[in-house]
Amino acid sequence: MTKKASHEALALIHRRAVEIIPEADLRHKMERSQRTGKPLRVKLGVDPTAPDIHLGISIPLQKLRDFQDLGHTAVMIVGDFTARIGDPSERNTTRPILSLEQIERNMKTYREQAFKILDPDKTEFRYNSEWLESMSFKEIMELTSKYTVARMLERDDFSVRYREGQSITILEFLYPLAQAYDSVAVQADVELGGTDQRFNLLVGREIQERYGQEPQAIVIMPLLEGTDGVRKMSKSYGNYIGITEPPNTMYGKLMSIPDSMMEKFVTLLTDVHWAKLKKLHPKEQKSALAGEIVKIYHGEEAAKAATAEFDRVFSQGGRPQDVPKVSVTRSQLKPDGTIWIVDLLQVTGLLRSRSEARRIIEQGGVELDGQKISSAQTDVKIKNGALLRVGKHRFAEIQVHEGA
RNA sequence: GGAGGGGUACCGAAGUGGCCAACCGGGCGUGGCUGUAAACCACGUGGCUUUCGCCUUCGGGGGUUCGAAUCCCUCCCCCUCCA
Repeated sequence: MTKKASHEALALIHRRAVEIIPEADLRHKMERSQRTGKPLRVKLGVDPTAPDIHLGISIPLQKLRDFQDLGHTAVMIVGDFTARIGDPSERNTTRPILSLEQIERNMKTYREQAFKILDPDKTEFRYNSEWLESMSFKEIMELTSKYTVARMLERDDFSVRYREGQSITILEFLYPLAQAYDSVAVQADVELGGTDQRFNLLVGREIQERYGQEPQAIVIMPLLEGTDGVRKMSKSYGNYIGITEPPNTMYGKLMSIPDSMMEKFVTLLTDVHWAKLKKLHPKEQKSALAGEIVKIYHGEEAAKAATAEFDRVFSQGGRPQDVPKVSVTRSQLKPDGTIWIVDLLQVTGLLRSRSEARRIIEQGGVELDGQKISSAQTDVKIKNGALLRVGKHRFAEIQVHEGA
């Protein structure tokens, strides 16, 4: 590779990265790989509890893809061993401890989704139980001897909790060490992670050195907030946009992000230049973003369709195209062909309880064929194909079936 | 081993014998305004009941009482300090 080419390669890695630690190490590794033809092993940890890949996770995955495009190997570390122990950091979360079967199932989905971004031929999936499970206590003690309490307490959340007299278990100290040991086990050259992983990634470097390996370089990627614009995107917060969600859903969710998040979404998730979009009306900016992202995951056609659908349904109050169908059997109707609206919302499964149905009706949130239902004491006449709407987003088409 | 502090609805957090289905804040939902943005306003946020009203809820179980989230017993769990 020429000097210019290697400079470009480095620039590609730099793109969207928050920080590279240390820059010189990465450059050196990349140059050497180029000379020797030996690909770098680029590690990324995977949480096997969350099988759905969302736009937040797509950012480091995309970075892995950059590495792959330069000829390197992505090494995905599935934390199956740690997942079967539980999460120490968030003590309020009673995260279920996963069984092997569940992990396997999750990972199957995960792989399928990940390969929408990654190149399967340059991707290794490794389970950390492979090396952690069989460690003897002796080996664990050796590992723990390679890091000090003082260094551990440098981690921000540890230092805060320590200072405030809150408890920190020894187990929690073991987690960064286990993760670091993963780097040793797979001989990582580079590790990727979000800004919240900074400390753990650094421990990896140090532990590798203690085991006589060349320390990994670290590429830190930004964390993306969810549709609420406040908390980081995560399935458990319900603020995520999954990369395999249907185009219309994806588009709709993107349209509802706060304006203040626009620049971040555009620059982190698309190749569109923010400077160009910036001049447009905020609504136009957002639909450009939404269209662009749908295009990435579902293609041009789907993006156009989603845009048209959105405008038709929400800007012009039209009827959506693909409405889930719910069925009502003739026997659930009264002899005169009507049904109590509260019952209807129940049998169609649109609302969980009758109390909730009553509430939302009283609040004016229910429409049948464009007619607002104003009272919970209403019987409605149903015709086949009638459109039931709850709130702004929930639609269902009613199909009347004969039958007992 | 000893001392003390806690466990309340999705989260945080009041309540310490009746006025508590439980203050307040956040989140979420519905409506309004809009660009399905933000901000703001209103209402709602256990279940059943087609208006009355009824039933279950305050870590688990038992008890005292006309009546308990609130008092007593017991069990479980969490946290802090001393050793």
